[in-house]
Amino acid sequence: MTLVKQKSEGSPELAAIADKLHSAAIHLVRRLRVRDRESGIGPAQLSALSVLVFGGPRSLGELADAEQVRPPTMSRIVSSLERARLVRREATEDGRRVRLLATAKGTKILWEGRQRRVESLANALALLGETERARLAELAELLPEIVRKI
Amino acid sequence: MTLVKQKSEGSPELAAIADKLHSAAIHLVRRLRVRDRESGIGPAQLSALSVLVFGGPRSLGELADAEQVRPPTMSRIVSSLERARLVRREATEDGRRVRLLATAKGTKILWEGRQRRVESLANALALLGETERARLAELAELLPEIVRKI
DNA sequence: TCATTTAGTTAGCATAGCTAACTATATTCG
DNA sequence: CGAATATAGTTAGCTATGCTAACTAAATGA
Repeated sequence: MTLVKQKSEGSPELAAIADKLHSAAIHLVRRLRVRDRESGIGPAQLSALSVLVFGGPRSLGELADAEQVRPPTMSRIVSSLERARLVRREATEDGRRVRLLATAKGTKILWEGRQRRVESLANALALLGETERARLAELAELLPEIVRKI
Repeated sequence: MTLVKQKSEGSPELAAIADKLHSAAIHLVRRLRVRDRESGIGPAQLSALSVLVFGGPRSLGELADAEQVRPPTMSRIVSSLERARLVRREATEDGRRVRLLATAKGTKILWEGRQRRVESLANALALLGETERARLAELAELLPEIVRKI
């Protein structure tokens, strides 16, 4: 009953923005997953690997934080990546911590996936006007900031 | 070798846009999943349910298409939703098809989740300037179109 | 030194993706 | 009309990814 009228707090269209963003994000991830599957490596592994490739080496806990998953989840993801020789574990001064690094093979695989993604997105972007494409570029910058703040 | 220099087709920054969008989408979904977990229903179920609530009744195959998953996957998702009394199956003239409808309970749960999401996003948006918030609203409109075109 | 804290792993469970193979209903065509 | 084909969903079985609880090992600190 009161559902549709929900204008109580903040902007009235906030809910619609949240819905659309959420839904679009889900579907974007699913679309690109189709191409990512060609890499033969799962989406969580690919995402974790990209943090190491573009963000540099870090510990398991830091990687888990970056990926917003719990340590046991990241532990298993890293094990899979290590088994596939895409990531290497290194000991650190602090005997509890490990340093995780992308291998050359891991970096290569990630770049190949990136190219497939660009290929897919390029078709979509080609259908947009120059203005919209520019706006999309701005928004691609904006979105990570928002995500960080949630 | 040719990886880094890849400027051959389209805009040079296309790859960066694709990366940021993809990464932001993944992380946005993960952030909001934390709140969605409070509903006690999985993300795939929630997403499928939202199609029925906001998009109206449809067949299992149509729902699978909308959600970009295979029929067996959707079959199981719907079974879970049905068991939880959030979705109802109805027979149609075509004996092979089923019509799927959100129940009142399903609709209620979805709106509650929507409110939690808004609550989370509202905090993030409150930290943004008016200009950025407006730009985000644009993105929320633009993104689904792009996703549809991929 | 010995208790506590911190980092990561192991075990076990649930959800969600997939393909292959099946059932049941509709449709098409000889 | 009746057999072959096509379409819609389900079932079975695999993998990947989330989680919590409980563990090991190393560092810290009182």
